[in-house]
Amino acid sequence: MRLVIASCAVEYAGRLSARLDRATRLVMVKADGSVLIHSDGGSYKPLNWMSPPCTVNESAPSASEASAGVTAVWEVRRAKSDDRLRILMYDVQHDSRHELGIDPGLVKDGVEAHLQRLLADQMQALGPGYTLIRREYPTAIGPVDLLCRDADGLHVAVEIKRRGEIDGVEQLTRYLALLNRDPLLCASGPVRGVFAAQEIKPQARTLATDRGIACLTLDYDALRGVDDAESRLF
Amino acid sequence: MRLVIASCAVEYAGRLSARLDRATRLVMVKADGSVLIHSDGGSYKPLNWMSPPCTVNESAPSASEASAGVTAVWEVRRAKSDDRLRILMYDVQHDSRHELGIDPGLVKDGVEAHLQRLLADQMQALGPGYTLIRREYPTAIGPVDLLCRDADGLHVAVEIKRRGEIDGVEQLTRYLALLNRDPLLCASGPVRGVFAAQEIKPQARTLATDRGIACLTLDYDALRGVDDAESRLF
DNA sequence: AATTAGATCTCGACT
DNA sequence: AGTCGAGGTCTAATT
Repeated sequence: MRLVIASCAVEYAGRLSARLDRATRLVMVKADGSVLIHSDGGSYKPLNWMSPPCTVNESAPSASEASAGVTAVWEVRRAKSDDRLRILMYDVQHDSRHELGIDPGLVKDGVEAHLQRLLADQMQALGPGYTLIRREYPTAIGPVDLLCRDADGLHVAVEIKRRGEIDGVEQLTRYLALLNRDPLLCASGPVRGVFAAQEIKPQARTLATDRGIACLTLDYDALRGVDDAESRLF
Repeated sequence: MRLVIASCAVEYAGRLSARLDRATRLVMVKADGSVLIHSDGGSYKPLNWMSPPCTVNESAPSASEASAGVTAVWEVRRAKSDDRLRILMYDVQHDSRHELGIDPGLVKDGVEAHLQRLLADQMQALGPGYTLIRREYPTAIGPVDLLCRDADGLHVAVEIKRRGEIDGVEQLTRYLALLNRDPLLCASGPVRGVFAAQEIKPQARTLATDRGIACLTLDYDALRGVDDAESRLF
C-alpha cells in the first residue's frame, strides 16, 4: 500500500463526470491497483476512487501543467472499461509504501440468519408452549422465517429482522394473508403473526399492532448467552 | 488525519458484531474522529470503521493483553449510540499526522437531472418534430420525466435514466397506463413511451420493445456538446 | 426532523 | 456470468 499526502486536483470520467479542485488530501494506492482519495472528514466513502482491477501510470506534467505547479500526473485506468481518473499532484507532503499482506477478512456475527437459528433453538423466547414446525417454511411468495404452533395449537408465522421496519411488517402481512388461505394451517383458528427484531421502529410497531401482529424485541446477547450455556452442557 | 500502519485485531459491536483477526492494516483517523480500517485490497469500503461523530480513547493494554503482545488499545465510541470499536494494536510500523484542511468537495456532472435538462433543450434528439410540453409532468404516482408531442401530435412520455434497467421500464409502463386513462392526453391517439438512457441493458430493451416502448441511447457528450455550442451563440 | 430515492453504490448468495 | 437482495448501507433532496 502506498500512502501519499499531497495537494492535488482530480478528474473522474466514467458513469458520470466529476472533479475535485485543488486541496490537500490522502491518496491511497492499494496492492491491487485500486486508488482511493480521502479528505479529512465525511464518511468511509472516499471523495473519489477507482475500483480494481485498474492500473496507475505516473508521468511528468505537460509544460503548461508544470508551470501551474503540477509536479506529477497520475493516470488511473480501469481494466475492461473506459473509466479514467486523472490526478494532478502539486506539493507532496508525504509518500510511503507498506507491505500489508493478505487479510484474513471480517468475520461477521449477529446477522438475520443467526438470529433465526438462535430463535429456532429457543422457542421459549416467543412465550411458553411454543413449538417449531420449521424454519424457512416455503410459500408461493417466499419462505416464512419460522412457522410454529403456540400453546393453544394455533399456527404462528414469525418474521425476523435485525431492524424491524415498515416493509418487514408488510412482508409478514403478505405471508399471513397467504397462510390464512391454507385450510390445513388455519383449521384450528387463524394463523397469527409475530414480528421479531433486535430493534423495532415506532412506525413498524404501530402498523404491526394495527394489523394484529405481535412485536417481539430480540435480545441478541441473551439469546446467544442461553445458546452458549446450553451447548456447554454437552 | 492520522495514519497508522500496524498489526492489529479489531472488534466491532453495534447493529451487528464483527471481528478482524490480527493482521497488518492501515488505521486512518480523520479530523472529525471517524476511524477507517483498510486492508490492501477490496474496494473503497473499509474492513471496519466508525462513522462520525465519535471519540477515540487510547489506553494501555491490560496485563494479559500486554503479555499477548498488545502495545495499545483504542476504544472508539460513537456518540448517541452504543456502537463500539476496539482496536488492539500490536506492532506499529508507521504513525504520522497530517493537516489537510477542509475540502472543497466533489463537483458532479452528468447526473440524471442533467440528462433530463439536456434532452429537454434538445427535443430533436428524440426525432424530428418533437415539442416539449413539460419536464416533471405530475401524475398520481409521481412525475414523468418529460411529456412531449411528436410530429403527428401524439403525446409521448419519456423516462430518463443514466443506466436503463428493467425497473425503469416498469416505471414508465405504470406512467403510460395512467396517462392513457387521461382523455385529454389520448384524445388524438394512445400516449407512446420512450425509454432514454446512456446505456440500456439488453433485458430492459427486450421488455421495452415487447411493450411497444421505444428505446433511445443518449450520447451524453454529444448532448452536452450541442448545448455548449448553442449557448456560445449568445 | 423524517422520509424517499439514487449510488461510479458494495457485497454476498444463488442460479 | 448474471441477477437479486441486503447493507453497520451512505447521501442528498424533498416534505
